[in-house]
Amino acid sequence: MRGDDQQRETRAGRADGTRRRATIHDVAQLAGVSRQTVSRAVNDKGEIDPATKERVLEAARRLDYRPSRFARGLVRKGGVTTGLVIPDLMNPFFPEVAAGVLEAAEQRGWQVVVWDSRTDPAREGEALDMLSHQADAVVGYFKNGDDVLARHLGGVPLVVLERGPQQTRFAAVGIDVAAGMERGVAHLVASGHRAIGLLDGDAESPGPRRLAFEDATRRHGLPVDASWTVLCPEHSVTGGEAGMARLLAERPEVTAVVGFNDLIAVGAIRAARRAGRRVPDDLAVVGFDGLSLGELVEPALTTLHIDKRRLGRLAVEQVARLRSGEDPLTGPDAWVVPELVIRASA
Amino acid sequence: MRGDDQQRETRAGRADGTRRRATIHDVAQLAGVSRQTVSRAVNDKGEIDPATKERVLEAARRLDYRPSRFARGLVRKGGVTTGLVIPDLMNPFFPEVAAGVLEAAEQRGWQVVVWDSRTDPAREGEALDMLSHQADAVVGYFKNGDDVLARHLGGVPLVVLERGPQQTRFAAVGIDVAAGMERGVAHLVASGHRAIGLLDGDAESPGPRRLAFEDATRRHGLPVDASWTVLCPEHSVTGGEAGMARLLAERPEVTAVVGFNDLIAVGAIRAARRAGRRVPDDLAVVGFDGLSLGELVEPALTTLHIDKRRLGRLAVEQVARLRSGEDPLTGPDAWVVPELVIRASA
DNA sequence: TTGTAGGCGTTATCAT
DNA sequence: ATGATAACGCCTACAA
Repeated sequence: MRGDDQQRETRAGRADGTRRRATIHDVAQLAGVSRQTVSRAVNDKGEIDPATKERVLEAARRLDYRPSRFARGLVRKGGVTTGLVIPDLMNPFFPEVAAGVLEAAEQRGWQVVVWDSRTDPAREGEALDMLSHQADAVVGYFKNGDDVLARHLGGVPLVVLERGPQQTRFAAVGIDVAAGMERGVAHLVASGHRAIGLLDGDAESPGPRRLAFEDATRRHGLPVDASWTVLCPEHSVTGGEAGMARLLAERPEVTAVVGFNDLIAVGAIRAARRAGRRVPDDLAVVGFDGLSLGELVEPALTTLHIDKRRLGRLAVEQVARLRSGEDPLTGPDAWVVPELVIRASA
Repeated sequence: MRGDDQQRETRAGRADGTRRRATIHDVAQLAGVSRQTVSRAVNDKGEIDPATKERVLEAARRLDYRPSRFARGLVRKGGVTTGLVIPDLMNPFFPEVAAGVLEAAEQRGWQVVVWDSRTDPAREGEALDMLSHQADAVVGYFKNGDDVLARHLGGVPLVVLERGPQQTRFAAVGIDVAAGMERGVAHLVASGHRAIGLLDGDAESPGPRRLAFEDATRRHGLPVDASWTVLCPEHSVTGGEAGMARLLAERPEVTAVVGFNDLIAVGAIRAARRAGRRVPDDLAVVGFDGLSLGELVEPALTTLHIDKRRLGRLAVEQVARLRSGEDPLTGPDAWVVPELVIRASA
């Protein structure tokens, strides 16, 4: 034992019981070789005597040695990590987007660290504070405005999901809500409906769905009136039930509704039936998502199907462009267009 | 410009177009201060002239400087990262477990990097290869045996989900399948059923569900026979439909089934109805999961509800114990016991 | 208020 | 086959 080794903490532990993680130095010492030799053994490079290699590995095992990913990343230009911020893992929509992100990230050899913001602006900020330090880029859904996001981002590239390119200064991947809504409303109108309601979910006064809905209904010559829209703050089946009940109370003459998402639409079906209306005969319901859950309920849900995996993959592609200095995709290339899937509910 | 600076690559870029990321050194140079001063400005410590600070931050902005998480982690004993390996993000069971993991991890200030193995043993291996380098611990679902896992793990602590403590040498968080199955079978028997089938999902010959099922049926004096079990390799609604069809063909006298999970059980309901049987009158169906989806189908699914979030939280707790040198929880403390939730399907 | 020196744990390069 | 030395980018002392 040499002098400077006594100054080091001993591997055995320290006062508080937590023991320092073994370093390459400790292993080298125990095996009686240089750090370089340990490195060679651990990363099994050639140029090392099988005997010493075994001795080193044994020492490493005894000390439970694992290379520090930080030190390694420092010298070996570590891999890419991207952050993913999801508002609600319980809504089947988001796991599917996440699957797309994971898939695309994996193909590039990137890692993805996930945060669930639970649709809480404050938690969004915390997530970004964390991720801006640990990730090379972030993609996700956010309620906060651009300025707030930028503040928490500290320069880390961001790709926002589900916001029109006009509505943000960040790179974005969006849904063509207008096109989707038009398809949905057109289908209802073609089925003879003239009294169509919207179960919206956007808190900020007229959100994209609402605007698109009113455009579409106007275009089809229907009366446009705020009372045809009710807000469902909770984007869930329960939220949809509550919303539908309110709409039924305010606009008993309604014969069709489109939901902010499939969960809300399913809630609408349930509330309508509970109120004694048959679906689709007395009330037609159209969802907006294309969850596979929609095929399971009764009647099966007609919906504007969104390719959620593609959404996720596109987001990763945007990140890649950002990183390589290319311009991010914009316009139709960065949108996903909902497809009308007609089932029994409308 | 001094000599050794000319040797450095210039910040502007290099031959291949990719430009080197700016370091603290570059910023210091551009701002005409020492690296230490840059550090102070960036981490806004006090002890710095507001004017210089602004100058430094401006330089940092111009160079798009962001501190290297590796260098920083090296010196500041970086945060904990745990890996999470999920077999199938499309099965609503797993996002909920993931939510529990994320929740618990966040409370400890840990990050979670997620991999989707798609139930593919080969991909499991790749995920572990990656994670063993980048994560401080791993939790997840695995098909591979302990030995294979250990090989890919390189000493990184592992917590396996949904495996009995006896079946693995790793720390585990399990489901008390025996208790759950007993409750399910008891309920069916109490309802008068004597011809009960199992739609299993475990490929390895008699998996836990199967064993527990046969124990329970035997205990209740029913005939135990392999022909009452059919395998559903695909843990999905489709898989359940196929399995139920086969069981109906082989054992037409069946009056009740319990599914490997809720998705399979829902498939069973659909297949049974398609075959002209009423549920629950002609065929009672019990699921095993407690997905919220089960409340939405018709008839609503009776199921053995598992607290999935708790599963995830427990897994993180196990990781914490592993890291602190404590013994991991074992026995009932590391299990989640399914609760029978009776709805219309049985 | 600012700068200098040293070390964090690892790998690459060049000797030996 | 092995070892010495110098990075990697940042931060915490300590000195000026």
